[in-house]
Amino acid sequence: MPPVRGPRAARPRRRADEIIDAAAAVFAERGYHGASTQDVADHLGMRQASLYYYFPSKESALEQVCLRSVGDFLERAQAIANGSGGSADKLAAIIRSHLAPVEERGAYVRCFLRERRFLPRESARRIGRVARRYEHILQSVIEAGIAAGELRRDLDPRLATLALVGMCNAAMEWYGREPNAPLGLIVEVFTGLAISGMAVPRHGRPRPPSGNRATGSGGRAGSRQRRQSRG
Amino acid sequence: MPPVRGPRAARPRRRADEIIDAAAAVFAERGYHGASTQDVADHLGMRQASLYYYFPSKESALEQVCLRSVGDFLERAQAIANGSGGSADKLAAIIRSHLAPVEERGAYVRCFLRERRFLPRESARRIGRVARRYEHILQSVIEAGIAAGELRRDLDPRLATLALVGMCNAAMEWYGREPNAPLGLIVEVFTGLAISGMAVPRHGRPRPPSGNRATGSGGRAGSRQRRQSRG
DNA sequence: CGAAACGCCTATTGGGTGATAGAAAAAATC
DNA sequence: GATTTTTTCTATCACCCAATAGGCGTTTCG
Repeated sequence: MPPVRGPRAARPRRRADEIIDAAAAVFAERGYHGASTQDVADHLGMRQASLYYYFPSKESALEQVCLRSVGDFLERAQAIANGSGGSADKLAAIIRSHLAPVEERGAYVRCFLRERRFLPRESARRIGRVARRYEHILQSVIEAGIAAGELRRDLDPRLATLALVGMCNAAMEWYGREPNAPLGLIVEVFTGLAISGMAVPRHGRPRPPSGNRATGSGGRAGSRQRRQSRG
Repeated sequence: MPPVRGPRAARPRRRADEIIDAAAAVFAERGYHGASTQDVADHLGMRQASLYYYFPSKESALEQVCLRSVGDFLERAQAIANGSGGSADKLAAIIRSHLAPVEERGAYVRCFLRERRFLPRESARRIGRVARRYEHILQSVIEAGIAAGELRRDLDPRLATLALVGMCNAAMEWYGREPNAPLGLIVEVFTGLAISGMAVPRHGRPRPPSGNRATGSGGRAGSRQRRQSRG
């Protein structure tokens, strides 16, 4: 039994992270119930029983994965919501921020989306609260946009929020499998869809969100690009 | 080994359907790997081993569930695509048609969405082809709309398709858990979002799809309704 | 009636699974 | 270099699960 640690708790971070990374990867690929602790161990090149030095149960491993997957989603969304700018710009920034982790943290996010429901009651509720708070931030942005006259008055804020989140989360599933769909383009298309929809505007041209360089990750050389889908 | 059946193959349908219904319900609730054949048997009030009179393996049960879940998705979408009317109306009809099964066939659809990836290679590929054909129908409608000048020229048809499908599929997950979200309202909001987006149009007012009474299920008394979300 | 097929049962098995106990190796600390 | 702490190992267990074998009552139908 490890004795009390120093005040700042400089506990071993490195290896424990690798363990959880492996769990996230394996759970994301085979599903929580479809993956065995043996699979996780194989992925790390170690023995199955050794895993239990890092977590007390398979469930707690999933819990840690889900906890890390929410990461700084909330903070980033809140920062965007608090910032200045129009509703359209904020929505665009949130979409970009929402999709950003798909590259580096894809396994974590997929675990969160698909496996979180297998968590025990307690932690499921805790995780659920975070998710609901995130949705509420997004919903507030939409409601503010309606109040400011920038978004349609007949829009249902709650359902619009769920639609937007659902659209983005769906992208987490097919991102990587879908050819000719770099992250920047997805963000661009989703933003255009959420703001302007598919239809040709009645007058004038559809306005793109004015300034969109929040994360600055995507290339975005040209304003937009046409692609000739499958070869 | 049962000998050749009569010409019309009047094989026992009723009970076999109940078995697959139960499998769909249990798989949808606990996940394919999280559900045991014992769970399915319990749900039916019969013994675990008796299930194997109806299917040769758990996997094949999942396969049957997924096969039935695609149901007449394709046909209905194709009929809408072939029909006359503007792109907006077709998209609205497809959204309604896509969401329709969530009430009666919810378990099947959720199984298809979440568990299909656990199918063996062969059947996964077959199911995947159906899904891809469905998406292609939707994509064709969008492409035709662009060609006709009804949808934005800078729209990426493939990504728009995935976005729309993803948005609708996400609704399958939270439908029923979400209060104040009857199917009719969801369809209305999603349609408005897909066609016009969230933003206030620059001139004129956002046009709703002209004639929208395909299934006639939803109330839709007033043209639109404002709701004071949570009580 | 009597044979065949149907629908479900009991009993069982072989293998995989999460988890524990305790020793041994490896690293850190003094 | 000895002691302590960290990390991984071997060995094992109790349990659950998918699937098989074969029997028994019931229905179908010539």
